[in-house]
Parts: sequence; structure tokens; C-alpha cells
Amino acid sequence: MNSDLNSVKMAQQAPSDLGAKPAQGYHHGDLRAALIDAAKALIAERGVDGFSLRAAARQAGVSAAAPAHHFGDARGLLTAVATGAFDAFTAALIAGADAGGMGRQDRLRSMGIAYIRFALADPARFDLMWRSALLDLQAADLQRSRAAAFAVLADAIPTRAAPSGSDPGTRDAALVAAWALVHGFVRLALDGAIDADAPGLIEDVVARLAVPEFRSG
Amino acid sequence: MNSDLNSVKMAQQAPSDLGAKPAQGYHHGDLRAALIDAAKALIAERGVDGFSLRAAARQAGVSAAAPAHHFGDARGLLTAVATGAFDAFTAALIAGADAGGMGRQDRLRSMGIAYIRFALADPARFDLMWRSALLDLQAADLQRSRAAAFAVLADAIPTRAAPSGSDPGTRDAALVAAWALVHGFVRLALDGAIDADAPGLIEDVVARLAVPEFRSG
DNA sequence: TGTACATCAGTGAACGCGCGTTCACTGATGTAC
DNA sequence: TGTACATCAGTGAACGCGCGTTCACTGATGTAC
Repeated sequence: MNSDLNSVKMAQQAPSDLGAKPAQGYHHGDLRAALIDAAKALIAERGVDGFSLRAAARQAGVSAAAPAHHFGDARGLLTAVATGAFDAFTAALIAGADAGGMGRQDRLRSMGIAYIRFALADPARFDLMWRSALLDLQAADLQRSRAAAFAVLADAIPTRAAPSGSDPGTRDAALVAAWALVHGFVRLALDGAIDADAPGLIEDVVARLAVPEFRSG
Repeated sequence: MNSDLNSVKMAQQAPSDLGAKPAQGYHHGDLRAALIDAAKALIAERGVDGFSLRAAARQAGVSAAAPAHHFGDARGLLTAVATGAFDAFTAALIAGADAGGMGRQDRLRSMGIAYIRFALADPARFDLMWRSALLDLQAADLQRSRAAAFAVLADAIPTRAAPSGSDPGTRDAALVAAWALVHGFVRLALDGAIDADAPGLIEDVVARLAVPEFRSG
């Protein structure tokens, strides 16, 4: 009944590089992507807790049973959204570092800014990335995307002992401290404890990021 | 029917300094405190999202409608729990600072340890404190308790311009950075991104807390 | 000391809600021959 | 090129669930006189 309308809507929302998939009639065409988009929109609008499988299906113009074919259950859809979020996060961090130029210090700080901006741009998406209770942490895709993001962070701080690629969490206090500084800033801002818009605050905080052995000022 | 059993249970759970309230029969005696205890236990066991008003009432041995008399609605009960958590947090921070001795630097770092330990001791309770969407941020008690905790944090870092008691969030990057470092460490640990139990990690991270004008090493 | 009565703090039944998931089904697709 | 058929991707109705909240009620308490 409204599937044609819906197909049109999806064609507008879909990533442009997919080409012109018809996606008309009984079959949706790319329901998987459409449900992910719907979930992202839902979460952005109403927060992670405002998400439901049924609401996502509704928003995609599809019956409540349809998502099961693509994601199994609600957790599966959220996991797919989180996986995409980690991928985007990784890309943003890399772009941020590259925007910082060649110097280690500048790259680190520029990446810190990118971390913060990524979170502030879509707080609920960032929130979801860390709501482990809602995700399938065993999903291979999620593990891969998460690990990739963490590896980019780890690469920003030279470690004494461990080669890059090893678990960054427990290796090096310098890395953990840098990560915690930026992550904590973001969380305090998202949770309303501090005002991230205070002039110069982000820059002042990020200026405290330092690669080991080189102390500024 | 089971109200006697329940009264006995409550008497065991209740804070000991309340003295011996009978609390038998139709009326509970101190249902307000009992419901807060029940909610705390629920949250500790099943996480913030595992909480429900009905479950708290059930655990307190009381009908589902009873909580309304004391808290209005579910948000009211959660807000009361969060208020108590902020009070306990404030006390823990003060005790931590005092355990650090007289020097500003030592007090700051000792407070940082207390911050981390408080969060790790009851992760779900700490989580609730920052889940603003679930709380009534307009509640005067919560605002007071939150502000008191923030003030203790602000006092640990001397600020150039602002007197203590003013909003700490936007005043001073040194304060925000110290707060973010510790808060971020805790969140990363609670969300499973890093391992807080790695030997020496907490100490290494806290060692990076520094009061302005005094750089260590 | 006794009594009437207002107030307080519970009960338990009922409401409507949105949810995740299952189920038998059917329309559409695409592949083997 | 045409046809049979397996497979895929949807439908829509139904399930049981736990939830928050409302409602008229009643037992208990405590206060005024």
C-alpha cells in the first residue's frame, strides 16, 4: 500500500554510491540498509533508550516481523548500527590526525579534537557505541570495527613495550590517560556536567594531550 | 500476609542508626527507605535498565501502587536513589582527600583514587548518577547533592578567577581536564574498553593529576 | 481516659500500552534445464 | 525462450509479557476535645 512511497523515501536516504536500485513492489530492495538508517534516525531523535525494533520497522515502512530476516533480533540491529558507528569513528579519527599535519604532537591533538567533535555531532550514536549491555559483543563485525578504532587510538601514542595492534587498554598508562581525558570530557559534556561550548575549552583540554617524552611548555 | 516477614527483612537492611522502629502490621514503618534500598539492590544486580517500579515494590514486599505515595512516579524513586548516590559520592571524595594528607597535590591525587574506587565499587549506581534522562533534574534535593559533589571537585583545583562554589564546568580548563581524566578512566573501565585491574594503572593515571603551577617531574 | 474523626499509608484489581518474537502464509525472484 | 521450482523477503495476525499508573477501597494512626 505505502511501499511505493517508502521506496521513494529510501532512495533519497540511501547512500548515493549504491547506484539506482529500483526497489519497488513487494520486496523492499535494500531493507537491511533502510532499517539501519531508521534505527540511526530513531536513536538520534529519541536517544538509545527510545529505540525499539517495532519503531524502526514502522519508520522503514515495513511490518514488525520483517527485521528478523536481516538481523535476527533487536540486539542484532543495534549491533549493526554500533558497528557502523565505530567505522565512522575510525574514519573521523584518521581524518582528524591527518588534518593535524606531520608532527606527532599535532596529529595527536588534532585527533583529540576529532574524537570530541564526533561525539558531540551525534551524542546518542556515540552513547550506543559504549552501551555494551545492548550489543552483541560476540559479533565478529562489531569486534573488528571496535578493534580498528582502538588501534587507531593506540597508534597515536608511542608505546615502549608493545607493538601496535596489541590490546591498547592495559599496555600503557600514557595511552590510557590520553584516551580517558578526551573520553571523559565528552561524557561529562553529554551528561550535562560541563559545557563543551565554553570558548576555548576544547582547545585548552586537548592541549594537555602529550606524547610521552615530549613535554610541552 | 507476608508483611511480617518483610518487616523483619527491612529491619535487617535498614541503616542501624535509625533505632528500633517496630514497623509491623498493615503499615510498613519506613517504606520510603525500604523502596530506596530495594531500588539500589535491583540496580546493582541488573543494571540501571533492569530497574522497574514494580520490581522495586515487589522486592520491598509491597503492592505495585504503594511507591506512588512516597515518590509519585518511577522517576521520583530513581531520583531519590541518585540523590543518595551523590551524597555518598561527596562523602567518599572528601574522605579520599583527607586521607591524602595536607599537601594540595597529594590531596588531589588521593581524591582521584577515591573517585575511581567509588565508581568501580558499584558501577550501576555510578551509571545512574549520569543518566539524566531517567532523573528529575528539577528536583531540589538532587540539585543540591549534585552541586555539593561538584563543589568538592572544584575545590581540589585552585582556580584563577572564580571563587569556589561557582559553576565549575566552564571556569577552568585545569579543573575540567582533571575531572575528565578520572571520569573518562572510570567510564572506559565500566564500558569494558580498558582493564582497570591492570597492575599500577590507576596509580599511573592518577599521577597525571596536577594542580596548576606545580608540574611534577 | 475515652471517643470521634481526619488523615495517612497501604491494597488489589484493572486499564491500556508497546514491546519482541513466532507462525503460517504468500508474493517475487532467480536459476536449472 | 519458456517453464518448473526452490529460495528469498516480505505480510499480518496473534502470543504473552511486564510495565506505569489510576481507582475506589480500607486498615492504622494520631489528634482534638
